[in-house]
Amino acid sequence: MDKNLIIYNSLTRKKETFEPINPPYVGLYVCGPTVYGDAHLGHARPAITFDLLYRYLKHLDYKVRYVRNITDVGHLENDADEGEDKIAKKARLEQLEPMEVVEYYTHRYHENMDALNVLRPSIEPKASGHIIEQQEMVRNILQSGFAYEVNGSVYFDVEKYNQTHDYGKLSGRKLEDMQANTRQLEGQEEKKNPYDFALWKKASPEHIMRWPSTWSNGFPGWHLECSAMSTKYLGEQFDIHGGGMDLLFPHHECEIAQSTAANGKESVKYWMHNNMITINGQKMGKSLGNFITLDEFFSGNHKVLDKPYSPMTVRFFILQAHYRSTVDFSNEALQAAEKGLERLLKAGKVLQQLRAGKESTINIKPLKDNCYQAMNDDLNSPILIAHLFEAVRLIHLLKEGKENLNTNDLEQLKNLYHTFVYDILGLQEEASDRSELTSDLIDMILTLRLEAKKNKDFDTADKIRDELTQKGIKIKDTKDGYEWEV
RNA sequence: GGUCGGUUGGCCGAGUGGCUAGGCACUGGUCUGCAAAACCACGUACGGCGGUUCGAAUCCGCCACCGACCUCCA
Repeated sequence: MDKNLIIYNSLTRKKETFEPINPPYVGLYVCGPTVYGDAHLGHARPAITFDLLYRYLKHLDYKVRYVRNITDVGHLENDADEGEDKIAKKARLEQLEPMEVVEYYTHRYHENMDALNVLRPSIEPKASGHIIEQQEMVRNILQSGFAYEVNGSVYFDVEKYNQTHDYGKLSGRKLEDMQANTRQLEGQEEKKNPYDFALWKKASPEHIMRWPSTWSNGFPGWHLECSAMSTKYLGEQFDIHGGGMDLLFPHHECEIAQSTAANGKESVKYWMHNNMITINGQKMGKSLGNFITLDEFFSGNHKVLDKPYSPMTVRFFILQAHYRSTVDFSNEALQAAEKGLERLLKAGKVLQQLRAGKESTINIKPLKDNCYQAMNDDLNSPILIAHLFEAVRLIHLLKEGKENLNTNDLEQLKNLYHTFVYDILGLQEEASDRSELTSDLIDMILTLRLEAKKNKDFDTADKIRDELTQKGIKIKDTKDGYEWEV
């Protein structure tokens, strides 16, 4: 096993050798969803990207604590005084309790992620369950002098922080530029500067989600939850923080500032950001309204979808692009992924049935090295997949007896294939929904058809085939039998 | 406007200063009662214009176009 993992660090904008702060332990924090709507294709990207990372780190024998939060409070609509929590707003519209909305969409999110074979994180903390910790952090930042209180709200003093630290180091921004470019929004009179951000916000009378504090009845600012929860579960310094590129500024920039201000040191060693999924060249996003939910993909129930796409197809589609590239959705691309995936999984089945020969005519080692090399190079899943397709070609040659492997090498190939396809890429066969009785009946019918064929009664044979095909059952004639699938 | 990134063959999508990823589609072939499926074979593409170099799609400059972030966002 080649453990020389290199990852691209957004903070330094370079590929760096991954060295955990405290090996063999690895702390991984990823920004999870805000649960006020169904997950769409865009949400699958970070989930799958960091699932790949999580799986690979575990494969490399690291002891990983993976924390992915659920944001259920604190997203101000527009940072204005009247700013209303997104969760609360949705709740009002549907006449539900805020926590009811949270629970509902959290469950739906879990169902989608399970379908995509995304492993559950070690800890999945909710912001609403960590108000105390967030208040503690606000207190720490106030104490260190990098925040100020106005009318029951507490804001982070960006200018003061920037005098001794570098606000903008992650996003590559300079404070002077931001001064000129920050949008003028309403209700910002309280802040010293427009780019200051809320740590604690006093709740307006109609605001439902609120908690008592020394400053006011209110709620924490959005950026605070990740800082507070990552510190609580991974410590003041931890290894990897991930999330979507769109969170880089301001969210992650603010996290750095908060953690540094509160703890006096940099919290994150490696920042990793996945790129966006686009549709017609544009980012698929909640606010643009051009998103397709995962359920819609799975059911095919959306006007731009030609057909349903299975969770594994979606997963494979995402893995076929490198996580730092944008990936453009299209029916054509999805269908190409669907077929490619099918070939990969079928070859896996063929591999299980291969028998070893006396001597190996091919060397497995380069293939193995290539697979590790691809993953070690900043999780290059598309390259890994390319190598796995080389393995597919090999498997077919072995099946046809054009090449041979001895017992040991064949075992190695099986292990390799299983490890990378199923364990690391997290691909799996789709569950079939047919009952045993149905299977038996189809087998019976096809046995009759086989007899008809033997008697050269092709009319009957074709009739059976046509009718079964109409029912969605694919029949493949083999040398002296048949195969079928729904 | 500021900051950052992208432009690769019919589609998707890697990558690198010289050794033409990969998938899908197309086409041809093998197999088959026929068909389907499988399998095999198959394309020298890198936005435009200059420059550096023995050699650039890969480095540099300019231009064009597209996008992300700057406001909630995965």
